[in-house]
Amino acid sequence: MELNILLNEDAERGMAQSGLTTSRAGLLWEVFHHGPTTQRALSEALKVTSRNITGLVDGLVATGFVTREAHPTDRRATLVTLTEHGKAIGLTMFQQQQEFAATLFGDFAEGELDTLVAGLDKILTRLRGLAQAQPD
Amino acid sequence: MELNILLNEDAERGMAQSGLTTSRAGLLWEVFHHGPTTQRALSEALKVTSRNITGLVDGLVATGFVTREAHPTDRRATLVTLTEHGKAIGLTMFQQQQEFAATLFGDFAEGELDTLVAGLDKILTRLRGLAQAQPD
DNA sequence: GCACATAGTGAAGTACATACGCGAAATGGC
DNA sequence: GCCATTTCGCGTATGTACTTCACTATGTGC
Repeated sequence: MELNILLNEDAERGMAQSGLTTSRAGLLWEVFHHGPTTQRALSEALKVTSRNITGLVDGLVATGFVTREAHPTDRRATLVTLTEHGKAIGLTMFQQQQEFAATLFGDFAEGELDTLVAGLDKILTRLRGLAQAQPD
Repeated sequence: MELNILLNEDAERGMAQSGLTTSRAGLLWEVFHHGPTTQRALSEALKVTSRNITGLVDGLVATGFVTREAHPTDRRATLVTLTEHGKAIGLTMFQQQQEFAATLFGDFAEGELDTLVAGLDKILTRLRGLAQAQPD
């Protein structure tokens, strides 16, 4: 169960290197994968209030990772868009993740890895069930 | 990799029920396992600054989970000690954890579980190695 | 055109965590 | 015993993440 803690710590270490915090990195990650996104959509994706997204985006704008662009059809909304720097960081994060996974799972035998993944999958499924059973 | 996130969320749900936050629960958990502890020791165990421990303990004192007792030999130090309520909550947390584990791993075949644990252990070991290689 | 929902923000408040600095108490050398 | 140094907990100030409530500006249904 403590694997969890170490995984998180490692993730944070990675973020800190780029001058990002966990939350801001999460937001950047989301935009990296989905392209320009409204703050509303982000608040749902990250499961925090939209007000909070405003603050996170403020921070990322101030540090030059993203910009706020006008939405083409909805004048209320803004599209959070990656700057070149933001894109570069997103790519770096992606590569580091790949590398990281490779390090962790690298020398597993094929069948071994399969069993492991199957087991984790089983747990994941059950967890999702629990999460749904008591939605807060 | 997303298993991680769900695990954390579930943990927080559990905490929230008892009127605790993650950090405070972590502190309580530590005191529950190690008995009366100086704030200094807690700051090392939880890997946060001692100043922060002061704040967390303040909160737990205010809500009646712990008390500050005088250290028998060192008059500078205080011993963070569980109240009856604190002990009860600690025990509840422990039981819930057992229950939770049972739900997750309950119907695994014996050998299956062994392989899974072995695999996770392997990963854990490697993670610890990485963590040590770049100590922040 | 008006009621109503939606997108983002201002204000205020909580929790967590940090750094710096302080006073009180322990500790070690002499 | 006395002074220098270290250690323990806390005050102050700062920053980030997060929430709720209230508000403006804009889109939408009928």
